[in-house]
Amino acid sequence: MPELPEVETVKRELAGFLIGKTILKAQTFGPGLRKPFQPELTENLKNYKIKDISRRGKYLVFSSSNNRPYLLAHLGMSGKMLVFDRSSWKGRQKHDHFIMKTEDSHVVTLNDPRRFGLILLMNDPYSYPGIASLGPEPLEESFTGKVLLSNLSKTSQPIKIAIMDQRIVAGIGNIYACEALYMSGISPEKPAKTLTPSETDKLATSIKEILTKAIEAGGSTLRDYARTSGETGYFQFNFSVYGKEGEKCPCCTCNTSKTGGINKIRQAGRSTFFCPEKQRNN
DNA sequence: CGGCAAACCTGCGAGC
DNA sequence: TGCTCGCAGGTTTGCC
Repeated sequence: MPELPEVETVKRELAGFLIGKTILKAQTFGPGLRKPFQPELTENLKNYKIKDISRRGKYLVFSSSNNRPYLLAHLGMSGKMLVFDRSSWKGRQKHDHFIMKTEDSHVVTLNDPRRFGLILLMNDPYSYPGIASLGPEPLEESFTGKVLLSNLSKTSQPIKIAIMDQRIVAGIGNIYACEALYMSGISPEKPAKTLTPSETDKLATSIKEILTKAIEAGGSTLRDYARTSGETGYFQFNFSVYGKEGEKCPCCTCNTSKTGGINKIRQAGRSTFFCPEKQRNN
């Protein structure tokens, strides 16, 4: 599920509830997520005072102001973090693997049916391999077409696969890779190292624009993703190509009868949606 | 090292 | 109605 815009949305909402607050109690249920829960996790979160919550790629990093380790979290494919008032909380639900209760009577739950998520205490979270190897943050000013061009020059993989590689640029998953390439008019199958400077300029701009607009819409909900209130995101209504196989290209000038409209292909085991007429610069 | 497939899990919708 | 199959926002591992 969650790509950068969804994780950013969750981060902002959690920050509003949790920064400056103390966790009174944390509990885990079951064996863990993609890694087993650490035996010391719940003990270390007792009276953990949250100083800040930041995001790097699709990871959330919680820091403490009372000398505790950092708490690293990832939502995997199906993870949700929900915040309840204690008075309206209905107790642990199916697939709630982790629950925290705060001094001001909020309950924070991590619900993740597929258990691809991650909760990990670390003294140095930025040494976690998945974070240490991350490429640039696409919404920072330093992320430019030039940087993207340089990072793409090393790989002969198709551009769609390359921009989903977290080492090349952080935070982009299947949805926003498809949408950014559509917006740029670049074929998903074009080898990454063959993009021209003007194409990487366009692609970097498209990535920034699509991610920014998705954050403004609270992210995209297909099935599992939710905001901390349980409300869905809304950006799925703005998709141009994702999940739209056979539909007309939204640019309105492409000849659907010639190309079949939006096509769906398989790349590295993932579905790619694109308009072969608009995105045909192979 | 690069590239690719499979594995990790559960749920859901499609098709029979 | 009920079964099987394929597929789903991600990351990691292991094999050529």
